[in-house]
Amino acid sequence: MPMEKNQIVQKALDILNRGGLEGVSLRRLAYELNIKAASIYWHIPNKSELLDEMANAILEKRFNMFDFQNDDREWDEWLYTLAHELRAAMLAYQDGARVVAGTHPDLGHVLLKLWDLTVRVLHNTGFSYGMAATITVTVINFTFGSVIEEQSSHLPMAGPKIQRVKLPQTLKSALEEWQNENNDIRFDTAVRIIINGVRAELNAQSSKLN
Amino acid sequence: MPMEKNQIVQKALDILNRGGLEGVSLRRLAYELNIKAASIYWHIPNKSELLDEMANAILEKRFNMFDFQNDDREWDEWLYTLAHELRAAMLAYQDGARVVAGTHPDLGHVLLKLWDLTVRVLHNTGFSYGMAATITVTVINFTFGSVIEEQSSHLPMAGPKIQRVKLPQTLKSALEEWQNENNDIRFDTAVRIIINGVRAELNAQSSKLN
DNA sequence: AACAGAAATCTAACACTGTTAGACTAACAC
DNA sequence: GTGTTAGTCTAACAGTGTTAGATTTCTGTT
Repeated sequence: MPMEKNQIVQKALDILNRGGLEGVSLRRLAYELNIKAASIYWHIPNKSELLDEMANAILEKRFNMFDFQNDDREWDEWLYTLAHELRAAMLAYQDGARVVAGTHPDLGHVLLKLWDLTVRVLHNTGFSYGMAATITVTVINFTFGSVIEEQSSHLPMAGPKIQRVKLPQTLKSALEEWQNENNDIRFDTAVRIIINGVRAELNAQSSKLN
Repeated sequence: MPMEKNQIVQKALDILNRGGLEGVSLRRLAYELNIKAASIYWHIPNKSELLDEMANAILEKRFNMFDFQNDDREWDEWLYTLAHELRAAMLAYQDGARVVAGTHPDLGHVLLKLWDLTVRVLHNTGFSYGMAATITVTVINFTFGSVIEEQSSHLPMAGPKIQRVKLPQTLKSALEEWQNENNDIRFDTAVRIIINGVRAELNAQSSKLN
């Protein structure tokens, strides 16, 4: 039974979840496939493309039920869904955000389909293509940044060791409240704020037309 | 004349700007300092801390004129300034965003001072500490994500090779408009949208009080 | 001036990494 | 059976961060 590219990618994702991005080396990947590292190069041109495939697989797992051609959500509902689903997809794997955010999307890549759908929805709402693209990237970039931080836990508020360190009073108070809310609520709040900003932009535009 | 930690960090930043993050290896750094790689470990415990120092230096270069204790800007003006200055600081170095975004901020780190000031300003405006922290991270994470993408240029809209590839019609139209505006304008637009979202949140809160 | 101790750098190695060239074997077509 | 292609192998290259331990250079004290 010859090796299939898909098996390699799946095993790589398996390792990713056990050892993080650092753990995904071609030698370890090959070892767990009962193969030597050089053999991987027959299936995949280089590690960068392996990571692209992994990123796509991570997204596909969450977005394969979406009908990108006929989604009939309102723009705000879709932006909300996009942000939350994107986050959920990346959270499903250790270092998932770093993998997805670092990808070079090509045609057929789920990230490009998400891009396309989002721009389409926003343009149908009344935004120019340029503004639609700007808003799309705003939401996606924010989501990338959030989940990368969430998963790497080197923010000042992450971890208990910060307790042992003297902090400015303001930060200390903020951290106390911060630590009471979980990441989901914080992310949700931030997404709603951004969507409200987009709504304000939409209102400003339509009032300009009248 | 013995080596000073500062010289090492400065030389590392120098290499960063010539060869990108990939170019900053301890052996190359040592070579350009007329030293052997192992000697660096006398001054700096490991590469991770070197990157932290680099991140701090990148921010300090831009933020050293700010008076973090007595900044009297309005909340919206400060958020606007924060986003733009943070972006400018990172853009000043090749891969600057990846360096700064990956940092583990400790006390004395400029990033922590920015965090502190921003939370303080927002709290004085009327937000709870928790909400102030959420908004702060929203703006900072968005800025990180934006500049990382801007500097790594592997977005679908970056580079001319995308022209040779068949794209969905919607994306194609968006890309044409997209490419006419430059990164500064797009970033500015996005920041304004986010700030408007925060303003809406502030209005919603104050109307709840009456 | 001589010596002790600390500060700074050295050599040499370890255990990794991605990647390539080229030999080898297994499977299939004619 | 022979030839071709698909798939895997060994062996090596050039690089990485990091450590142990020897060695040099500097500084302050007698």
